Amino acid sequence: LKTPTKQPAFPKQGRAADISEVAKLARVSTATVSRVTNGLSTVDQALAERVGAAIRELNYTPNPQGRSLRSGRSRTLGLLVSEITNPFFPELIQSFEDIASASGFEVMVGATNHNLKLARLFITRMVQRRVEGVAVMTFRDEADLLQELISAGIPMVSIDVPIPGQNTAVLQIDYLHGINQAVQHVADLGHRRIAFTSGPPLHLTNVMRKQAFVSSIKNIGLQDRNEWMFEGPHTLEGGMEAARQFIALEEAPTAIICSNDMMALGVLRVLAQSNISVPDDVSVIGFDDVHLAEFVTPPLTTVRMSRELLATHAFQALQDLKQSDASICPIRVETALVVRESTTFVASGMRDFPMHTGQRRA
Amino acid sequence: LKTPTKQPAFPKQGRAADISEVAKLARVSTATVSRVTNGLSTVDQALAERVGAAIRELNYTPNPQGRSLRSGRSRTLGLLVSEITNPFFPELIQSFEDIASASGFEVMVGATNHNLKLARLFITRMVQRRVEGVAVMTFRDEADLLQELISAGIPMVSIDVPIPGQNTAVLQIDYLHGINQAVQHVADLGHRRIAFTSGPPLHLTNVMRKQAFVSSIKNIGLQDRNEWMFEGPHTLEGGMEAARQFIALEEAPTAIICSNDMMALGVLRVLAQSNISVPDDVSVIGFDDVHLAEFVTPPLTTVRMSRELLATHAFQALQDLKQSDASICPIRVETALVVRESTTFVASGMRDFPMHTGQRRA
DNA sequence: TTGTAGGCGTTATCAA
DNA sequence: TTGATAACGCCTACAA
Repeated sequence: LKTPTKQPAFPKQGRAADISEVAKLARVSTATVSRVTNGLSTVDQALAERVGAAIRELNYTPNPQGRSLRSGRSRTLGLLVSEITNPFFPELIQSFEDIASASGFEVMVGATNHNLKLARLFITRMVQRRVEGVAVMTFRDEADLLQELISAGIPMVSIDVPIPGQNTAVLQIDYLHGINQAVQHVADLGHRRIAFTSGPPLHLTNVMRKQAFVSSIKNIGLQDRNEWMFEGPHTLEGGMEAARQFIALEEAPTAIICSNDMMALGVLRVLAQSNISVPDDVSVIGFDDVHLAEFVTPPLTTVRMSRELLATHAFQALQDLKQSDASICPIRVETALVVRESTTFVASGMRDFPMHTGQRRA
Repeated sequence: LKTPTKQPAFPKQGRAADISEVAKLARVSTATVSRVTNGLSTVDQALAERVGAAIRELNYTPNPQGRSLRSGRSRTLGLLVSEITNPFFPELIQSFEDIASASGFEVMVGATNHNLKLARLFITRMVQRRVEGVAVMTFRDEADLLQELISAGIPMVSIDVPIPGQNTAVLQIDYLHGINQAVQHVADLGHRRIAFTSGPPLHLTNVMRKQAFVSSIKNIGLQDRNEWMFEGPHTLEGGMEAARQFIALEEAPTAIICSNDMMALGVLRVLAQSNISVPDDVSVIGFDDVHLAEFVTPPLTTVRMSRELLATHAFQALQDLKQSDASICPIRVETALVVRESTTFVASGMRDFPMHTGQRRA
């Protein structure tokens, strides 16, 4: 049946079985094998079983390259994250993997490391791999880059910033709720000198977190003060820098709310090495609730932004987009305060006097 | 030239340019375009430039699926890790990515999560994707699973445990050196009651680390004591459990060496909440030196196992294996103590008396 | 319901 | 050195 091959290709040694070997063994056509592997119901029961047996015997799995090349469907989802060294993202990746895997999808992860070239590279790869959707979890505005995905007609979900286009959805995180809870919490504990550290304002998410803080502060009748606002990298180092600036102030804050947990850990570090007790002298609140937050000393009070929720919604949105071609409504994602041990009542006498050195209270 | 297609395939809308469009624009054959994209020198200078111009104009990048399908080379490397939520691995992944990327490779990461089914899934995917090598950084014995890779003739590097087969290399980590330094360090500080926490012995790496400890202890004339040896999960929780057991002892250890940093952080946590001061009452040492180790309180003295080194050697070994088909010599990877602030002199009077509660010393 | 055959995008062989 | 073309493994329109 087959015309003699022109070139022998690469040696058969150790290669996995292909569809035609399965077909031959099951005495059917390749088309029938394909129907079986794709779960099409239009195949006779008896034949299907013969094919199934052959598949098992040869330990056959369809080659995704061939499949994708021919069908245009890759059963792969793209996941773009900012970095992989901030524990928030591995936790998000793991959740997304779990969910996608359960539905038979492979996940292709790209960590942009805040590098546009890298982002472009990953996006190009995703388009080439014909991913069936991309979750853009970068908290960042790579609008122009995403154009490549848009024009390839690939569905996308993003965080905070809606992506213009037909096949897109956006997860809108309710920063205000969690941050407002955080501010209320320390206010209830008597704090009035409340500081906020945020990431670089070039990321919209950081602007939103900061705005949430400012409006929460106003909410309780306070004014945001410039010297109590810090902007810097969303890292341990950034948090350390913030804390150093704060404790050097004439009028130092008695509560510090950080826009992510890594910064909060940096703050804890500097306060500890400066002999300032948390929470007795200063209360500290983080944001994200990474797994680690519960295990530092003191266990960190923080605002939880659930990775599971994020991953679930992102995946679901991608599935929905595949059904209806139109864009779908923004999806709200709640945040909520988790109270642990890094916050307590403001130190007596701290309300009216500058704090220069921390003195321990029982 | 082209015969009319039978079926229209999927709509051209937004699809990336393919090789034939480039060929047409450059007025050459697809073969020539292919030669250019593959950097074959057997192409005329003038033609090559015309092709290059067309490539840029159409923003063409070869489709990896088609390429891989035809050539059997995927320009992809597999990276198998144990988990992604222990910060050690993201740091390793990032290093490997950087190195592989610089040489034009794509990296396919699989986190087995200590789950054989998952490991098998990732391995199958890697074989299907025709990865050109796999770095098995799981610290685990999945020997039987790897058979699939061996029989596919895919080069592999592993850690600690050599993989039988033709195309394999092994990175042998010198646990002894680092752990011996750690033991010496606390011994020099006067500690004699030295405990060790290790991961489950079902991973060979854990057995090796433990052996390194035992032999280091003997080295300074001490005996390992069962009650000062803990075995449990390599996690924060595992470390907490270890610390709880240790401090409940009649004769509690004055120094605790952990076989990874996460456990050490768990130990720090429990000691802190038990009001036992580190390092004044108990010295603690970790293993790995994750980035975070420097930023906890107190900054963790730990044994560094360099991710950069691991990644570099793993990648290099994979490249070497591609050249010479034979297996290559084991590659030694050094470990070394990094002294920070979680270790200090043994508390006076602690040498001979059981420690029940920690009392602070100035 | 099943089989035939063409083509997805690329590279390798062969002939020119 | 260049071009024509078969084939990688698979899916799918169409015919039977």
